Amino acid sequence: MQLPAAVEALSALAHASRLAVFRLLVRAGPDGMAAGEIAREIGALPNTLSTHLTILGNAGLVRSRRDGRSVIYSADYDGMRDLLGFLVADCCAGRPEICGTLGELTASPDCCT
Amino acid sequence: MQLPAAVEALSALAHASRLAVFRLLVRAGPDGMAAGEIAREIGALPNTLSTHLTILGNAGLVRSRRDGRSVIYSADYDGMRDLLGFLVADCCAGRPEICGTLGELTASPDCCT
DNA sequence: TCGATATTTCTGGAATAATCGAAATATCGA
DNA sequence: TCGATATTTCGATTATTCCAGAAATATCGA
Repeated sequence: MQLPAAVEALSALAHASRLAVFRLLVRAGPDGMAAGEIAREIGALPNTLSTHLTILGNAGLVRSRRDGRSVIYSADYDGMRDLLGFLVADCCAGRPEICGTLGELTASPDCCT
Repeated sequence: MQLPAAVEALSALAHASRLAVFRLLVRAGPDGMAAGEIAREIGALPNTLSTHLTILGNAGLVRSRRDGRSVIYSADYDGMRDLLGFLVADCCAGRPEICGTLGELTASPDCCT
């Protein structure tokens, strides 16, 4: 991931509604949720939410697929990994000992091991 | 970390110059760099950069200390860990098996282990 | 104290982003 | 095909962010 792409992804997440949507989709898992369902859950108008979802999609953080009349959105775990990897790799580059505490981030025994 | 604080941190990083500054400081390590040195490295005017540094500081991503005429800025590793932790914890909540690939993020043998 | 260096604060205008109503598109079931 | 449901696109207004010049503040050395 390059800096401009990282800025785009961070910009996409730097908004209360969009971050809430992203977290919701991350929790929803690969099955995802319909756009309307997300709108209801978040409390946003469908057209506004559609804009947000497009932004998240362009940033590579969510994917979409059509299912009948609905469009199902789901978190893009690869995109998320790229973004976090960019930040963490940056952190540890050259001197792993500096960011020791960051190691505990995902090294917790019940998550991502 | 709560959602508003996460949005503030993500907003702070969602800017090409600020993200570049943050990466620079992360690489610089705990010793940090003087504001003027950062400005030169990034290619920004001192006053503009000062604004950026204030934004990063308010977001909890950098710290500052005065050293004579200079102000030394350094990355706030705790703040960074909080932000990444918020995102990763969110990712893995409840179903660790979903984000398996994210585990490789910081589990690489030469970093943060 | 005075001048030089380093950084910050203040200000205003320009660029960008957010939001909503209305209209358009896509799909389904009858 | 037609009406209903689901979502997106368009257009315009409002709000926010970005940036640089000018001035203010802080520190040091002479």
